Amino acid sequence: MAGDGTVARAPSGTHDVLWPESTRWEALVALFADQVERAGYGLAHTPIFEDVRVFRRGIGEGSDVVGKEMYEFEDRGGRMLALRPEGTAPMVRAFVQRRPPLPWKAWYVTPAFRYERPQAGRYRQHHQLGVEAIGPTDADLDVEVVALADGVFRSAGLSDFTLKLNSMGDEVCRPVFIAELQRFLVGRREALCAEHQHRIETNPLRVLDCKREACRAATADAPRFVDHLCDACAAHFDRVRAGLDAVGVPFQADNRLVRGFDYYTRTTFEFTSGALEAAQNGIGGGGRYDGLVEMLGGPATPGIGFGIGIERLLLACDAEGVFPVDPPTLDAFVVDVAGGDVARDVTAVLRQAGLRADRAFDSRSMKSQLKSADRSGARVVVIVGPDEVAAGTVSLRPLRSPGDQQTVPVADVVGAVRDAR
RNA sequence: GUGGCCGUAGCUCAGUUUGGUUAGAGCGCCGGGAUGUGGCCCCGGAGGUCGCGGGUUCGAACCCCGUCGGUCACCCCA
Repeated sequence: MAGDGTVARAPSGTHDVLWPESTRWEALVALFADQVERAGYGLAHTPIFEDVRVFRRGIGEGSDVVGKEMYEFEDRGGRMLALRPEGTAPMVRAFVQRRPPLPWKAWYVTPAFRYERPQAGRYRQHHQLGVEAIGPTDADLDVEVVALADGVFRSAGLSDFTLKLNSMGDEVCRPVFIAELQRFLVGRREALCAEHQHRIETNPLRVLDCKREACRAATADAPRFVDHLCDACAAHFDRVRAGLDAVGVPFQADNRLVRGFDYYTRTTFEFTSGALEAAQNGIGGGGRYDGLVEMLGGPATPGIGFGIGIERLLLACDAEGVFPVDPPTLDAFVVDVAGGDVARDVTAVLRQAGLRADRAFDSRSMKSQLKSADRSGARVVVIVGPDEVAAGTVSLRPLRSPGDQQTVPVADVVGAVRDAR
């Protein structure tokens, strides 16, 4: 840090988003807002930190995120808080506390914090766009939510991505399935990779999600959740799949898909980009959480949502060469080599007229100021020199298109810049 | 938390294998060429404790040790 000879830098795993890259973020958020607001979702802001129990209860003590990745801290009042590691639990907490009318459909854009080792596409602070829909148990809501995520990706221009879909059952059939899966896994314990042998007891579902060949082979003939869903869950899952077919959202049923948060029930899904070589190819995911509202102290109320990783999504866009964004350009740049009074006044007048205008400072040379004008991307440069000042005029010179320089009375500068469009 | 690779100008890097006078390039930045006109071109300039600390040596950007940082991968996830 300053004083000890080193330059201050952002904490490991965090990153700055500066202009012009930030305009792409803005554009993505705007695209997302447009998509989901058209479907009746409204923006919600909730605190960036919560009582740590909000996350422990819903996400689960046994999950990696809660177990070893949360940024937890005690505030000066002795409260145990945590920076949000994901977006759903805080939104559901807000629902439980405020109890807005059902169905409650909300969207968010938020940073999320997880203490992990940073690597390509993985950060300690990343950002997510997401929606939550609380109230209906209707499978058609699942279809709507999944289709929204799919639509966001397509609107951004992505085409090389896959939607995987599974059902995690409910409180009726999940315990039954887990027990059966455990019996199967115990018999295969020796064949599993070391890291998953102990998970047979702590989190048997995750063993199915192991990417190692050994585990894959050992669990190839494991019981499948789809075969053990209760009648209600099976019917729900059938309608979700039929609905996705009907609305034209392609998906792959994947009975190994197990997501990292304990609160998921029934429909779970994940989008992966085929354009990202890195292991971090998940660009979005979500699912139903029919027990979460109750876990956080509210009345039993079902819900479903998804989160999309902004950084990952933009990486995928880069990989596919889509979603380019041109930063907004200035209408005019004012160059003043006659003392600066006119630059000060004309720039203000242009801005008040609703035009985008900037100027040079520090009374630098005309060449220098014109270079700044050129770099600014401005359409026209407004030139003010001693001659113009003496005559009460300014000179307008187009920078982006062929055209002659013209001189107009200073009082006409707004109209002249507009005409130069 | 574990492992591989890498730390030289604002950025991207060369130089490290065979230690040897004032550490280089491109881009960017500043100024000039046009005594009032950008982009292209030409000329010049500023800018570096070679991550930090210690060691070996007559001599270290270069070799050795440590440390910090970055990056990639495992795990897990967005």
